[in-house]
Amino acid sequence: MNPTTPPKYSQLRQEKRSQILAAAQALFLANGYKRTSMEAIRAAADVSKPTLYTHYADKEALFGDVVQATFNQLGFGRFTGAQLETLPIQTQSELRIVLITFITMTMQQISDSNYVALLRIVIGEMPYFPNLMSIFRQNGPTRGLAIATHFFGLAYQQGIIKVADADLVARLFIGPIASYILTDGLLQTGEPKLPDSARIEAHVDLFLKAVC
Amino acid sequence: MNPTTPPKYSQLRQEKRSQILAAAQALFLANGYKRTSMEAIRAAADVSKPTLYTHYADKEALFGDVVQATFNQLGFGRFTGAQLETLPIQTQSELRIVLITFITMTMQQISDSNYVALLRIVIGEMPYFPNLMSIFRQNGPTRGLAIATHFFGLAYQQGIIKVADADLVARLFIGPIASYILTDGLLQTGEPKLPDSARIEAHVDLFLKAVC
DNA sequence: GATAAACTAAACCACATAGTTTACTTGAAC
DNA sequence: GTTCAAGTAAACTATGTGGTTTAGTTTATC
Repeated sequence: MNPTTPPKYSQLRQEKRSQILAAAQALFLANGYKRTSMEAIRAAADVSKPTLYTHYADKEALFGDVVQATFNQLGFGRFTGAQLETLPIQTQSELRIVLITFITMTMQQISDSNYVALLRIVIGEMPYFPNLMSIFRQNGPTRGLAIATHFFGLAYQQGIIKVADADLVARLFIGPIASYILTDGLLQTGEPKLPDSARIEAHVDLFLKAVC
Repeated sequence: MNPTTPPKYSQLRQEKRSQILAAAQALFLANGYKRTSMEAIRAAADVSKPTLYTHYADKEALFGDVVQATFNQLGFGRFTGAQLETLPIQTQSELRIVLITFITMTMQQISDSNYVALLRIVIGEMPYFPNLMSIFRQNGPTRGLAIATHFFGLAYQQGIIKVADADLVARLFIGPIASYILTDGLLQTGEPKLPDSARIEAHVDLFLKAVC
């Protein structure tokens, strides 16, 4: 037999595992860590307790997996990074397009309720789960800022922008996005009211006026 | 007797109440809502349980009072509002000074660990305490944004800045501050590394270049 | 049909927690 | 010295929770 053939037994096992993960994700994101009981997850996953605990050693382990999985679903690192990292910008009008695209896609992410819920729970639980911090540094807004800084450093070297301090420029650019995350995402519970494309363009133009 | 003389009995009672509030504040801010037990608060306040419960009907009531009291201690609405609302700006150099002062003071607030702790806990618990939202709208960054919007609207009418869309301008100005709150306050657990005065001035100058 | 991997139901353990009740003490006011 | 507001200690109730154990069941593989 092909050695890469998966064992048949583990097929059911994988199913159960994903049931658990899906149930845990829904409950954790909706109710937070402390308000979610393992019993509730067990019931929602339609699984027995021993099964639950053969898959995850304890509640913390399951929570950690949920955070990581939600990150992957939301596709953080992928597009946020690739977008600004790989594109070779030559002209100012090219730059303008890329920045508009970047903000537009980021805003779509913010309008995903799972995104806000994840951000909320991570911020709230970070003091009690130190490893959340490292996960977030590699995926979240902090990473976005780092990438933007790198990007604007290059843009300066190529003479597209005229301000040398890349971190300063990056914060000016990222800042308004952060303000939307704060005021319209984290600091209210309803659906966020996000800027339309005209406002996004206006923001980019204002930004370009400052740095070019 | 003078009718405004406080009853002697209530003196002790007020002392106990402030002990409770102080203990609850320390514990809630350090450990969050769910991780703080009424028993721990009772012990830290050096008070008996019946006393605790004559002052506050339940845990939620005590928590609400702690949030409000912490807000008042941090002096949110006061300086944030007054600063930008009352100052009559005539020239661009006056504007520059005011903006620098505003950012500097806001950064000092952010460097207060109680500020970050309060923001963190409010963001985390907001879905489960709807009234937190209204408290925050009247005090937190949301209010700051509203005031800044109003301020820049006036500045435009007076011809000091040249961009009419006040919300856009306000977000460009507030944005970098929000980015510091997010990346250096909420999304890490250590002491925040905040910009020095030179960087603040650089930011304001960049901002002024965009809007003037 | 026997084996063994996987799951199930359900009871169980130990502990924590919000809030209450009971019985008792302190101390100012008159 | 009696009264009464205020507090205390400590036991108690009811419930929830993380995690384990026991004993039995399903199901693919041989």
